[in-house]
Amino acid sequence: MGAVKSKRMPRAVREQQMLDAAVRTFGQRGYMAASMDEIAELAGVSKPLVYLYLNSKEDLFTACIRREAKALTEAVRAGVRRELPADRQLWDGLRAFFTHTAQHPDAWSVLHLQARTHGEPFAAEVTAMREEIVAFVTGLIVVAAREAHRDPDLPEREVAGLAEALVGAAESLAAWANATPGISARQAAATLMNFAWAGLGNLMDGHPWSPPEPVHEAIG
Amino acid sequence: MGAVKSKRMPRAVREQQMLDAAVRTFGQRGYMAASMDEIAELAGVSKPLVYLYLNSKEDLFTACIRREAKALTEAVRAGVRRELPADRQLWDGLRAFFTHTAQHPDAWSVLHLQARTHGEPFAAEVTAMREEIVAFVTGLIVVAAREAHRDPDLPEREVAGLAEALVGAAESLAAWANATPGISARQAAATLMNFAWAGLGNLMDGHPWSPPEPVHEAIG
Amino acid sequence: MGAVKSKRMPRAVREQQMLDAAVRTFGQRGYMAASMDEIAELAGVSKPLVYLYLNSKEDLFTACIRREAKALTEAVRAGVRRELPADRQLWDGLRAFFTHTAQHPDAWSVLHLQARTHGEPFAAEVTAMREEIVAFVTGLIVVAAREAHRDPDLPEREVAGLAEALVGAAESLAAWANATPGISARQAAATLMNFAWAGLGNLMDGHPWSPPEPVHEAIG
Amino acid sequence: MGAVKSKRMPRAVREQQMLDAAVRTFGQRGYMAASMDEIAELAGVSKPLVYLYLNSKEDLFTACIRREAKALTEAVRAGVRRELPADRQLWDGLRAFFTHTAQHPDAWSVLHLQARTHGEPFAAEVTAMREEIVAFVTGLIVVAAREAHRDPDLPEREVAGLAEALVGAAESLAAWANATPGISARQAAATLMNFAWAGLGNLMDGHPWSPPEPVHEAIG
DNA sequence: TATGAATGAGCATTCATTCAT
DNA sequence: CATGAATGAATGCTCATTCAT
Repeated sequence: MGAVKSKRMPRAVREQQMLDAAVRTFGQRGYMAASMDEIAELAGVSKPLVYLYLNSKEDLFTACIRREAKALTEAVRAGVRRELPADRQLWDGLRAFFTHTAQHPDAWSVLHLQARTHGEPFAAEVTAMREEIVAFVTGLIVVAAREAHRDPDLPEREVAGLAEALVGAAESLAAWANATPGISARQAAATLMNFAWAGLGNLMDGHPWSPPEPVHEAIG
Repeated sequence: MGAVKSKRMPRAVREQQMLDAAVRTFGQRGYMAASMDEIAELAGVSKPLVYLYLNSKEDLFTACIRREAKALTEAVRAGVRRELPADRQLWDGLRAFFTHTAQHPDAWSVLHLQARTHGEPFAAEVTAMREEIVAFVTGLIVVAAREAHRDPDLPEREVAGLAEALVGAAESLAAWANATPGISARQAAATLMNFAWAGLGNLMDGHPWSPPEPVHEAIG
Repeated sequence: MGAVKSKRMPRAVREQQMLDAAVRTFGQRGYMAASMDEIAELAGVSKPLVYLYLNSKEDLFTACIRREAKALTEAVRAGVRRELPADRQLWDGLRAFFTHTAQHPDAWSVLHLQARTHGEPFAAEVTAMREEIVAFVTGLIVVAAREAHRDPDLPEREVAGLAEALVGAAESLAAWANATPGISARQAAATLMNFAWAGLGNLMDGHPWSPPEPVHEAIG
Repeated sequence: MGAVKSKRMPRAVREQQMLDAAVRTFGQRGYMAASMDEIAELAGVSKPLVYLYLNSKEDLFTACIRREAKALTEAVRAGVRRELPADRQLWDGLRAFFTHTAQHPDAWSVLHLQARTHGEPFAAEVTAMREEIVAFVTGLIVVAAREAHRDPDLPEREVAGLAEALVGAAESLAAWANATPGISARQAAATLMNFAWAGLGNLMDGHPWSPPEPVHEAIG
């Protein structure tokens, strides 16, 4: 099982095999339940070699997160052309995102679930990636407002919240699409575009939803 | 430390103390890193008593998830009056949701992170709760369409996707609000209402965003 | 082998059994080569119990050193009556020392060899004991000088060196006596008394050995 | 780090570099804590080369002991001229001994601590060296008795014990001098000469210390 | 002569879980 | 109702040692 067992490969190749095995194991078992024994076996090497190349379970996990975060952001970047209109950029980015997460579910589990669930060294690693994406989306929102000749002075915090909500919805939909048979990356992206972009357009038309008077309310 | 140590209490009370300690420990340490020793000590009882009442670590974790899922759904239910208009129901429900997650961060960590991160017995437990909420939101969307006298024949899968996205965005915003100082439950709810409801309204006005022609595209 | 295996003993008793096994194992195998497995088996308990009571290998080793250092100093103290003349005190102390080290060779190995060989936390523990003994001997030398009505103003550093040499010789002889069949504690003590006390007496008679002129010498 | 890395040197030179590194590492870390990795790195060679030249960790350690034992005995031998009087020979030998141990503390640690602490193959190696020195000292004692025209029929075992005590004191003082700032080899040697030689002189003058009657004593 | 690649075996430590009282 | 005493089974990690080149 796993990689075909062949001896004496150059270090770089072996390292990638180990990371493959680790991503798969961490993604399916979870960080803590994954044992170095299992990872080594799946990689087709002995445990000491894993330690020789990757130092510790924590370092191995961090290396997984870094590799997969880079792969995901690069997939999204490669799917977007910055010269197109903002809505098209978002559409292309979302499609690339859902496609990548669908094709690498273990990697997505590592990034979305495992890394967030196990304390600071790891969560921070993913937060960096996420902030990059949120910044990208924030930029698109601002550009869209400008393209629509609308008031570009959207309160900064509000835009941040919107971008956060959009990214959160995307992340959630990725898990949903992975778990629901028959949902393609294209459909997931379309759903989110409908949900979000139309909402934003409406908002910018000057018809935001407004909360009722909070006067007599107990909570919130 | 933890609960005041007092002997001979009725079983029901002791069980709640144990669950309190377990939710706190699971929420802060994570499911696997939490040790039964620590939970027992925090609950102020001996370890065998925890086993006597709650059987195993898995059962204890499941009991935590059930209790907190119930508490959350009841908090949301209590915040909503079904006779009000759909948008008001959503607004009230979101406020109740963000308020509860802000007040019980360990419980939210258990439901949102830990339970999802650790395999099937637990993820299913949370999925049940989530489906209840998604169903509620789906109902609101359908009602809203009817109230707006729009075509009530929105494709079912599309509505499901929208509800999924809304709930995902809410979950994500709950974590964001907990982590970002100065974001109140009210603000989080308003952000999401702006984002979502406005978008939905626009969608139902017959101006959905539509994807470009997929003909020549490689992915998706 | 080792203690008779009997279940459910009070903690204090079990702890002593563990220390017995540990002293024996550390004394014979050495600190690093001794495995916690072997110690636990020799003590007739499972490994987790050893950790429950004694925390770690380092703590266990420290506990051994402390117990045996205390036992040795108390054996020496119990053998000496402070109202007797200095030479008699030294004689009694040496006999008690050699008797104890002969009867507890593993303990002596732990104190004399193992503890000194493995870094600061442990060496310091033994140094404390040793300093107590050196101080005792130093006191005897000073008293002896006074009793002999000799000049009591022996340079302090010189006395310290003499005491150090005496104690070092004793330690070395203890190993020699343990390894040489037919050497009793009594004989070891007599040898050292002859060697040391007589030398000291001569020294105090004003006939110290004096080094040749160092003028043309290359080393030292 | 360590030796400058240069390829293709004659075997004898490389072996000495390895032994240098090994003595330093064994002396500072201890036999078991020293890793072959560290030794190889300090020697500036790859691990397989160490094995090629020195077979195993045990053999390497033995080689260290042999080399350093030889160096020490040769240093002492070179410091002594056999045609001088016995006391002068002892004085010169001690000075050479303390000088050498002070200049090679790692080697002394290997011989005095590490070799003795780790079982039979190694302790025996050091015992051989020690016996040579004890024999030398024994000879000096006998000669001294003859020179003093005293009874040359000292019981053999007694002389052996005296020599043993002298050597043990010297070993102990070497560690003490190394650890106590400001104690020169010369001072250490003088202290021991005062302590020992004077005592022996007194003994041979017919005034040995004699033990009290053992009649009513419990131990020894 | 010299080394990068690789491993079998073992070790300290921890944890969920269960008796006996 | 409640617990002190005890353990089987892993797990992360390291090390001496060897092969193939």
